[in-house]
Amino acid sequence: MTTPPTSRRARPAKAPLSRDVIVRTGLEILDRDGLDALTMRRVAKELDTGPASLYVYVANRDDLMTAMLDAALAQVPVAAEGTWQERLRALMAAATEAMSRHEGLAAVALGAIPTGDNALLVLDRMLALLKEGGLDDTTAGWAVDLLFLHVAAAAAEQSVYNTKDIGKVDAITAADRRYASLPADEYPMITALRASLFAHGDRGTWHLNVLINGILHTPAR
Amino acid sequence: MTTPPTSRRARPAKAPLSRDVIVRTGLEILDRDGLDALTMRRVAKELDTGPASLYVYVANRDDLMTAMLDAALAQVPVAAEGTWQERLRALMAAATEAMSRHEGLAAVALGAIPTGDNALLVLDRMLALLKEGGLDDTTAGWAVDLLFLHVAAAAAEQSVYNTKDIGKVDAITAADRRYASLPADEYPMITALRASLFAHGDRGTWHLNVLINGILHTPAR
DNA sequence: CTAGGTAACGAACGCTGTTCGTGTCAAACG
DNA sequence: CGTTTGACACGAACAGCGTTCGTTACCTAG
Repeated sequence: MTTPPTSRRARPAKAPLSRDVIVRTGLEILDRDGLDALTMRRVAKELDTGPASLYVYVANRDDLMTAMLDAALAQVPVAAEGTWQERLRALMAAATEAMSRHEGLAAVALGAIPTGDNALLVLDRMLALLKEGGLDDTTAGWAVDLLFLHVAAAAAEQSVYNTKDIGKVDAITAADRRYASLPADEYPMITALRASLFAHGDRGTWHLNVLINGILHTPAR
Repeated sequence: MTTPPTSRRARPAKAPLSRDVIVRTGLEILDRDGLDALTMRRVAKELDTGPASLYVYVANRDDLMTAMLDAALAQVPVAAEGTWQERLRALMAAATEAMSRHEGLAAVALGAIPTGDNALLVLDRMLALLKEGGLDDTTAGWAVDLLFLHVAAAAAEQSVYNTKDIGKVDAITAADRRYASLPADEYPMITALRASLFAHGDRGTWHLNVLINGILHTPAR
């Protein structure tokens, strides 16, 4: 009936919708305004359309976030040089970084066996490095499970500090104060070791070393 | 103006609201009907009241879930006998079990340094066991970080299978089929080791052993 | 120039978390 | 015994959400 104010033909060359631009737009919104801002309506508005239009390319919000996760994992670079352990550490650190940079994406990875193209590429490289380290097939298979789980978990933890309004330092000092006010009779170890609990240092790298050393010292079966 | 159909005095002795009954009701709903059903309105209805009434005892939905997490962690028993390693494994398995039994609670734990009373009790017992194992303070402090992270992550992964309509076996066979259809040139290791990736066995216990062995073989600094 | 198939859309449904102002009751006080 | 008080509970409403439905506008093939 009523013609729209500007006919679609006259519009300034709107980029056509596609799964890719939707995913990219989602990542932009996530990075700029956080997880709460990542709504279907918001993505649609950014693309100058209505929410309904997105559902041609994306099954639902979860599907969108899964796709966004895999897009983020495409950024993980291939570690080039060093021993297999060094390259494995670099790979895991990079994967953690890539996932933690976008709030909420790591949580998606924790909820499902990875099946995205780029997630599987990371997994494949992990397996190659473990085999290079001389592990047998079963141990290597179980190890990637553990390593991927740790990467996702570390990223989930990191992303909270990366994105929340509150900084990491604030959160730590707040926790430190909480621990300091605990009754020593109910929480003797925390009270005694409080200084060590919050001792600074590169925990992330130490965690990776623990995992690698543990895997090497724990044959499956 | 209009008198309500039954005056409040005449009602059949409605149990008074309190933070505790709200948290307990929340856990019941979560266990019975899943995370999506855990809405403020649903909790209120279960308690025969309106949503607004809950906000006297609970700051918001996140606050409720945090309280629910700590309530769930109260169920973690104290391991009695065995070596320190056996007791540590039992403690971690129990904590994982407690968190994974209630969908979505593990995700809460991943998002914050634990400060709940019962979470701290678990943490305190972990520390005691690590010290019993002869670790120095710094290593023990960093180790609880890693162990708690793993517990939360393992619980988050578990809870998906525990609660989703889809069973764990279904998810695995689906992933297996996906892996089987991968191009061997792009994913050589996954293709070659697919059988080992899905080999059954007690991965959970192996993971715990890896962590413990790794911690023992990786002094901080 | 017309027909057809598909991508895009506007509007709506049934929810959600949270807030505000009002009502109601039991206990404390004069 | 009558009144005041203050805390708790509640109804209603707001703004927003994910998702679906039926219709429209468009490009392409005939």
